[in-house]
Amino acid sequence: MDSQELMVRASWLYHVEGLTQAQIGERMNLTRRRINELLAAALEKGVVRVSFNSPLAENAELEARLCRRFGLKDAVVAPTPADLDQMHAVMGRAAAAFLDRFIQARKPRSIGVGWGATLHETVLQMTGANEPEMRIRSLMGGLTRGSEINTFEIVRSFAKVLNAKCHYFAAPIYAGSEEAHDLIMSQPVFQEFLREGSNVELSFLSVGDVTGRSLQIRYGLPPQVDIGRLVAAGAVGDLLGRYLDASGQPVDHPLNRQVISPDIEAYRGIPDRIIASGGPHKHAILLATMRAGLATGLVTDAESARMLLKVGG
Amino acid sequence: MDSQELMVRASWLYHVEGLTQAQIGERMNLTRRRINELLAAALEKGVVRVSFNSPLAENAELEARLCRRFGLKDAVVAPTPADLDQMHAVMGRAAAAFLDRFIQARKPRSIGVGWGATLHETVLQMTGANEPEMRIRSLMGGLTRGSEINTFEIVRSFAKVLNAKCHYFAAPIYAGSEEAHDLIMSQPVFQEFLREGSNVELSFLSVGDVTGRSLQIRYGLPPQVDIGRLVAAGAVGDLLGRYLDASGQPVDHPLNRQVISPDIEAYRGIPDRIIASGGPHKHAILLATMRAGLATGLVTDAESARMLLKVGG
DNA sequence: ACATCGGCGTAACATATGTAACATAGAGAC
DNA sequence: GTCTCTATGTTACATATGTTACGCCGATGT
Repeated sequence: MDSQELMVRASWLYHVEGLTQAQIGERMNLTRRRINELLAAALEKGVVRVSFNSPLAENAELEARLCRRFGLKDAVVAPTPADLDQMHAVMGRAAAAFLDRFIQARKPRSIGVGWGATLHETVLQMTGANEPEMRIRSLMGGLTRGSEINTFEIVRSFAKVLNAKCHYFAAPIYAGSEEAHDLIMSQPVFQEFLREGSNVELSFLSVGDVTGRSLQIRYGLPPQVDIGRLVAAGAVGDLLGRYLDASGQPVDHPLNRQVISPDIEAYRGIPDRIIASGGPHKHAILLATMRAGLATGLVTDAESARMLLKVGG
Repeated sequence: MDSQELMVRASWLYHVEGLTQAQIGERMNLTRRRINELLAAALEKGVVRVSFNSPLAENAELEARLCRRFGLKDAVVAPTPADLDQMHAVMGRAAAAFLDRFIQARKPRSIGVGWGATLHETVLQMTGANEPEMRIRSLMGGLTRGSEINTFEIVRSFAKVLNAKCHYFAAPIYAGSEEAHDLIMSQPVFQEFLREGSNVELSFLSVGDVTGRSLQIRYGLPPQVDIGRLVAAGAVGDLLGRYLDASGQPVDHPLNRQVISPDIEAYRGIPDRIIASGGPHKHAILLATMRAGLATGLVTDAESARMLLKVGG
């Protein structure tokens, strides 16, 4: 086709000279329609192409692919830090920027949060807002043993930075036994809380792994739990204290019958479910949650994103 | 600025994913306005850039620069052929495509043409049209001595390919003497013809050089003319049989007082004045015509274009 | 010679884009 | 504290863009 030359000329005038399609048509004695076609053809045939000159471009690509692959509404991929100790800070910054915009634009009436190092960093990095009518709810009970990062502290921090109402979940994460769990859960106050909890418009959690790096493992579990048996049952990590297998299903283990938090179906009822976690030890549980479609939004690091795209689906 | 990341993300969604700015704003929780700015900034800051993957791109650039530098309305730059013998064919093809579009779109009522190898090739390559009301006029007299390419043949070929009316210029190019010139020019028929000639809406000429390669030099000049004296007078080539110096002014030489064609001022009165010439031996005269602003449109080859841009202005 | 078909121009339209005018809120200066 | 100042959101509008429907014309095949 001779139009190669026309495509190049039209594209040059359009992209470099900044003329309008109508002006180009005038100058080249062609109709605007024709120019429009030529420009589209030039792009399609690769005569002109848009190239990205930023390392961030790859992250943007990963985000788009994550959205497509796992049906996400939102995805944020931050650069994987060379020093993995920075991971929480990186995740925090990325998640904070995302949440700031999300909250600013969508003004959810209520937000449910989990806990962990990532959430701690996130709330530190948030710009915040002034939303006195907004409710921040913990979606999990509190730690009974100490940690420098406590669930109560997290939810309070969120409420403070957003100047919003703060709703603690006045219960332990795990009941001492299955019977105690059923008893606690039957309390009207918890019934309502769990119903309300899963009524939030937005949830923001991280997932936990099953290694000693996990705060949940170190401080959240009842003292007598044998991690080995948890792993043997197929657990690859937890979401809201509930331990999941590689397919994202709760494993058959007493802990899952003692956990006091919205069950998976209730959780799925939350319209926007953001999960923010990064780093290699989170790979298995991230993959599980993605496969099970538990999140509508993901904040993670580039390496994890690549893993998800390579393995998952 | 932290917006680097936002720019990349927005640009990716726009250019690669093909989302609309409004959709991106929705997805990133930003206003459409902001996205618009981000995209513009990304382009400006070079975060994304449009690159051309065609050797023709450089020609398009040369065209744009020629237009700017010399105030042209139209410029066509064809690739310089490796074999310079192909130059006329290349020029012809480029000029033919240009003229086809020009005539098709603008329907000039009358076109004035010169002569030469380039015009010969041009008319051969034209698709043509069917414009019975269009008048093709020769802007120069005819050759008195033979050439395989004759002015009369050129104008007739144009008229034929356009199915238009054909108006020959029934005179020699040069009168035998200055007195004869004045006498001829005073004839009512020529007076009218010259007036009409410069009344054409479009002129299509090539320029001539002052070497033996020029058909004008070989066949057009009266026998006794000494090329050396022409050159000594400063001539670098001719336009419509009028020899010009490096600044585009007619040289002081008897030939210029014998030539029978519209004078420079009359020529300038033509709204669209296309000059088509390429190859190194045309450089000097091309530069002269460009400097003097004699053309509104130029068809040339890449090498010549580069020369004009490097030297001229 | 005639019918058919694809390419292109024309016109009209719905959408998308760029921009201006104004409002608002947060950051920094005094 | 109050101020301005800048950056951004809001709204509205003028342009530009992409797309559709339709008709002309020349090319092609029978």
